[in-house]
Amino acid sequence: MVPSRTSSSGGGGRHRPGARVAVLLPVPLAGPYDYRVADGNALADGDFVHVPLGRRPAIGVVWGAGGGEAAEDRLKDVAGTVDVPSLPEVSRRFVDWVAGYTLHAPGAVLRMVMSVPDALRPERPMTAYALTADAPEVRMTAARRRVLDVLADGPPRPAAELAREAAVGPSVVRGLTDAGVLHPVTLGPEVPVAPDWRRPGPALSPAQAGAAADLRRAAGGGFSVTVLDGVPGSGKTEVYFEAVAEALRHGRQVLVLVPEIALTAQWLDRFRRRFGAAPALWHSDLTAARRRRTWRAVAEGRAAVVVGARSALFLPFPDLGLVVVDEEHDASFKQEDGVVYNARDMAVVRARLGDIPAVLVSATPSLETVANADAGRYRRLHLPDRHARAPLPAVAAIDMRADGPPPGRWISPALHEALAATLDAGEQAMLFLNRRGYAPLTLCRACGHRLQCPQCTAWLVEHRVAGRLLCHHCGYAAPLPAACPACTAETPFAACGPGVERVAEEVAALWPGARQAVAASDTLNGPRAAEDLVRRIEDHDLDVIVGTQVVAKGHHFPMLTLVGVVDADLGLGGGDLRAAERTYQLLYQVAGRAGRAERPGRVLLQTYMPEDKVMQALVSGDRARFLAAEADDRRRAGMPPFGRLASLIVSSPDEGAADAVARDLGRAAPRANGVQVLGPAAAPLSRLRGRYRRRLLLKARRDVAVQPLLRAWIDAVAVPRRVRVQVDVDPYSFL
DNA sequence: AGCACGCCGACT
DNA sequence: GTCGGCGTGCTC
Repeated sequence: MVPSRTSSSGGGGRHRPGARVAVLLPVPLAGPYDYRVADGNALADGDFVHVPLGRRPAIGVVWGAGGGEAAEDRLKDVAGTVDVPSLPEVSRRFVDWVAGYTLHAPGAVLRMVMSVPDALRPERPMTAYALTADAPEVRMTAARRRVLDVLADGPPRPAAELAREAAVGPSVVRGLTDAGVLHPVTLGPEVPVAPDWRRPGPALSPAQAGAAADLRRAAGGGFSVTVLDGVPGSGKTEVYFEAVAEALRHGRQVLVLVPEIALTAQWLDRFRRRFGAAPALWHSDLTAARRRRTWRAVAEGRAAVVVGARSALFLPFPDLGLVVVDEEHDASFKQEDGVVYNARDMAVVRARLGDIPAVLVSATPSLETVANADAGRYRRLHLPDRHARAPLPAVAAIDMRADGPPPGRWISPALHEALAATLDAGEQAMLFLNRRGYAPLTLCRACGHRLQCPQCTAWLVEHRVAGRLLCHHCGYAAPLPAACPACTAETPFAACGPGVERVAEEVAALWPGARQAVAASDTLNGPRAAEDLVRRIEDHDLDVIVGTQVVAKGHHFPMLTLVGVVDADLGLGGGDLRAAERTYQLLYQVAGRAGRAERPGRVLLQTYMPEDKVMQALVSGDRARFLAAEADDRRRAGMPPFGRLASLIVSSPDEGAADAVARDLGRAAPRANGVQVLGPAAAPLSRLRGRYRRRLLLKARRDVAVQPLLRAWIDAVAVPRRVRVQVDVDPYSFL
């Protein structure tokens, strides 16, 4: 049906016994290694194979015919093939492409594909527990009853899962099994219930229906990129579900990338309502067993729809037919450690290589995406109104210079008044402050010493609920010391500035009766806690939510009518390239939490710079003007998306060694037309996890291919073992 | 990324 | 005198 669709298995290259084959290993080597095909073991490109590497066994992927650089007598035999579907040709080209673009070793990229420990070993048969038909009479307890109820409306499941769902200990399941009420059964490989595209979709407004029809057309074709742009509540999700349905109708797989899996319970509900089944989930918190099963389900084509964080992009889809990137502007698509890549950009590349459509979804598209749409490279679909015709929240700025709170308080009189009115009306309010903990800085009252992380150039943040000081960069934790480490005075420390915990404290003092919760990544450990919080807000068990960016996106709460942004200027300091854009996107998303149903919402921004273009844009709702002004600034400065950037971070536990390499790199900097190198300079966090960091920045015109320059540049400098040079092509932030 | 080899400090 | 720290080099 699609002419350029690539074959899902093996591909062209076949290799007879005795031949040399190139095998890519999940190790950061410069390229594949050659091996000899053993007797009686014909191989094809993409096959997963066991090979010896040094004196240990390894698993790699046949990457083509051998290159022939290693001497014949050094070759070792391929030990055998692994019993999994071979890595599809598109996936292999994708690995090479990402490696070439990011300047990381192809093996390091392959490692992300194979990230699953033991995924490649045969699946162990799983034991599940089922109800016995003619069960003997046993003493019935409440716990036993719950287990039986859970099994009554569901398939047999593993003991641990059963116990969790019934909220009982594992011994209850064991007891019932011993009593003969339950019996073990062996499960075959899991066959996920397929999402059903035939189910009728929800009623769509004319604008939504138009966009959905357009996306359906795109989803049936080859490579294209569509930007789906609409305000929160305009029904973007329902619209792109139609593209998902179309891809499923063609029998193909779908990948939906989402920035944060933690708060997607509502998304999953909507998906289930539309398709009658849950999609496969992929994120870093999955258990090893779950990862393995999902990986195999994807590789074997049994998983039709995968929703996941950025790493899901590297799953071995044999027949991917559509990629959706939801909240495409989100910073968490940028992977900063290991292989540095932006999943949004790589998703577009994956779509191009597979000749399939990509859909980028956002209420606040990134400047990159807007520029691509303006240039005609991406198609744009715009959804105008909120589906339910609820008015957009009214946004107003509170000038903190004139109308700020008294010292030591963070809620201004105007916000105070609005909160009081909201609570009186029996509605909900959210206070947003993108800063975890109680206070960002703690200092000694006697000598002014500031409590700092021993490993990083960063202050320790007091978390009063947890009773600890934390470094937000390396995870260092320590109790608040009894005496000042500098002057040994035992005077209490002074907390400087607010975090969410401190704002919550102020709310509690002002409205002792208000039911409130703090929502931050450290107070919501795990998706279940997040789900629980969402439920409590929906059920109106809470009056005030004080939260960081974890509450900024994706949810709507009918009773939530007031959003107060405690410090709207927070992201704007520091002069980062994307500071304005990012702050605008974040505050816009937060504002979208207010008033979605019949109740109109209200948003108050506490700011010391109400005349700033970001505040002006939020208050006036004039996104187009903001984007145009921001684009103008970037174009004039030759910055992305109108120019290219790459950064080199040199780091070492030895400061002198880091400096020496940084200096050498500075001297070896490429000189070419339209290319400029800045630095070396201390990196933003000049020490992180005990490593000293220096940075160089390469800035180039858009028409310059930076990869060859970078490659030659790095190769020209000798780097000792303990010094690391990390390349970041298209750095997301650069200060 | 592993894993071994190799050269300098505190222990049985 | 050995055990073991991690700096350095190699893996087809």
